[in-house]
Amino acid sequence: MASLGELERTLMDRLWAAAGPVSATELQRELADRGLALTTVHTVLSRLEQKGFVVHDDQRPRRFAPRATREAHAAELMHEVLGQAGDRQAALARFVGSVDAEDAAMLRALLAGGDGAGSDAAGAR
Amino acid sequence: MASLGELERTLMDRLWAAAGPVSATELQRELADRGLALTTVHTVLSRLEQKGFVVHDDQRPRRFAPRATREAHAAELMHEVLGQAGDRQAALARFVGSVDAEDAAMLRALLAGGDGAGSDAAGAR
DNA sequence: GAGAAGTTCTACGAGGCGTAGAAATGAGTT
DNA sequence: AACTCATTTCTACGCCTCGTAGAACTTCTC
Repeated sequence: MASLGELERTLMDRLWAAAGPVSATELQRELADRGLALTTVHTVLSRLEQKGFVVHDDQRPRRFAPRATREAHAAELMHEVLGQAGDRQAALARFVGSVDAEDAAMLRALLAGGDGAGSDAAGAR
Repeated sequence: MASLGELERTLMDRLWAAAGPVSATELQRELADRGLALTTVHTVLSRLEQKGFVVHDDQRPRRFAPRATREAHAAELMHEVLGQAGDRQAALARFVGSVDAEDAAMLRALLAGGDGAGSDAAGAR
């Protein structure tokens, strides 16, 4: 999966934090501390779009939004990493072995819940 | 965490697949299909070392080995990803929601096992 | 100590990313 | 329609990483 640069990551964070679609101008304003040119924001947004992380509507001041939620994205990455692990069981063991008590409890609850086999249960998007 | 390039990844795979420490020459031989110069292998190995993925002993034909097992590395990455997820619970839910039945069973078994809170239970390296 | 094997140093070209100016496009106003 | 201003797209440049490897230096082995 394509990885993100530092500014790209920052923009994604803003988009994820936003309640809804955001315009380039708004993003520029939010990142005022970095003093970025508006065109810079646009360039990065279009790169994020090429990479499939972002989509925009067709309104006039274009509004951008993340294609997946931050959590869905994280879960995807986790699966991707697990997929490269070779021995899945061993990898899961290491993973589970080093989560804190709270996370472990969450996992137990989530797994106790139901089927577990279903593809993508948790409120898609 | 520093990410890996394509050749770097390939070398790591070889090192992980190997039974023990491996010399640069052996690696070069294993990757004969790519027709790499020995110095190329050395360069990449030293970069991997700088990044903390590989260590070497002090014997004469230096022998290289991965610092962590492939599975430990995967688990580390999974934690790292989870850490950037914002809402851990939601991310874990998405993750668990999309694992197949087999993985789910493994997870249940692993979580049933014991404490879960302990730091790093699974046979540390 | 000479030659071979191994290791480190240095470098170059391609591509990604932060950065942004210039050019093109669209919308509202007169 | 012509003009102006905001928005969007195109193009570019410098830096850094990564694949690649030659050159130089260090160790062994005879």
